[in-house]
Amino acid sequence: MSRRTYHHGNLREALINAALELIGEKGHAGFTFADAARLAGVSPAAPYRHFRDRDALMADVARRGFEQFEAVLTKAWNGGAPDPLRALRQLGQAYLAFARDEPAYYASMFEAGIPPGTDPALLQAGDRVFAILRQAAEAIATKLPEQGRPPALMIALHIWSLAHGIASLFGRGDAARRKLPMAPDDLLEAGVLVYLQGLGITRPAASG
Amino acid sequence: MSRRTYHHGNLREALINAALELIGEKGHAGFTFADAARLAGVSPAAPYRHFRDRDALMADVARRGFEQFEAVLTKAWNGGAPDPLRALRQLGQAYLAFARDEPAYYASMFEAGIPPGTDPALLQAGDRVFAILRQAAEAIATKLPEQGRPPALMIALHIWSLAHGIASLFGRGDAARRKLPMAPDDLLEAGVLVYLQGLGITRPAASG
DNA sequence: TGTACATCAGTGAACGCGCGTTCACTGATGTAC
DNA sequence: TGTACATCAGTGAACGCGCGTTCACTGATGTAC
Repeated sequence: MSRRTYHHGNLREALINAALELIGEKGHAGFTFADAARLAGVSPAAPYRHFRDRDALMADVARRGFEQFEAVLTKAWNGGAPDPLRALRQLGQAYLAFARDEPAYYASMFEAGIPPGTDPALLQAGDRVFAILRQAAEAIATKLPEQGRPPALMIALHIWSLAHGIASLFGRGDAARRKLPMAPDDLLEAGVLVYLQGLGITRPAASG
Repeated sequence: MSRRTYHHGNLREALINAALELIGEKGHAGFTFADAARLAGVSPAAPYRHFRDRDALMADVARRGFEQFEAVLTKAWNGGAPDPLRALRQLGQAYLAFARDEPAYYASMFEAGIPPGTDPALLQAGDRVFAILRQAAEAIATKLPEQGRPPALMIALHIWSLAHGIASLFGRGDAARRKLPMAPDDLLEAGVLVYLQGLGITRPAASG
């Protein structure tokens, strides 16, 4: 990270990347504003031009995490193609892949203790992620007999909770991961299949 | 917390309580060794008689958390009485109640980023908690037709993940809780019922 | 029951360190004419 | 195309603060005889 010009060019980005790297190394508690400045190759006063304080930087990291998560999940869901069940499976895999590959983002989004209501933009970014899960649940719900069908919202919450539980207990890419005698993907997929069967959706023929 | 004697009497306990109080207030990142000493009414050097450093104190808090969690869950499961399904429901409620009422413990156990392998006693305490869930899953599994029955271990992991997901997203007793249009208890119970139905266990008559 | 002594669990002063934050400043960039 | 000027995004020195940690110490407790 060498610098030729007096002006950094894109310090805001660089600080966010520095934060991610430090969070990845030492956990979300283990990075300081000064650390981030140092890693970005800049004086300790410089970050104040871009963020009010450390918390503001953290909130921005979390916001970006949600945005990237949204992009990844949207792509995986793929508008429900080729069919909702396959798309849901893709969605689940993408969820866990993100938690595994981006533990710094995932931790900042869900474990840094940032009250979601702090920043409207943060709240909105989080809501957009949930909207994808909700959309998937809607698509699944329409396949159920109308009477006795649980609300799609609840289905979405169940699936999210299961995925998040698995990700945060067993699927993280950092040191706090718990050992598991199977792949997190398989655990999630099996759980969702049982759950869907409970809703009355018959298991599709195994494939790919 | 006034003190009459020169010797504190039970500083170890007092430090753990202080840590819990501080974690509850400011999150698991927001307490220091010195803070804990101050709150316990003792000089900053005193804690060193009882804990190697801050991390050792944190690990001990987490260990105690697991122990208390174990006690609470054991009582709720009640040996599977009066029947496994009702006992499981009690277990789920106790799980969420603990996360809600003891957010400081819960956070130290699952979100403080303490690698579970650090301390053998910590690992063991965590394993004992899981053993209860596993035992419950065994009891449920025996009610299933033998062929095609998924391993009890997997059932236990599904239920744990769902409960943990709900607890950590919606059920915590601190500021990072997300809003939910229903009670976390109800969300968990509904999810478990659908899941059990997917396993082939028919919904018991509503009661209590 | 009393005394001497060892051990234990605390004190309080001291230290080095790095963090957060501020300030007047300055080099670089953009723009008006 | 060149010049003057405003604005922006950084510097670097300085500060107060509280943390972690150490040290020789001391008051309290337990025990041997």
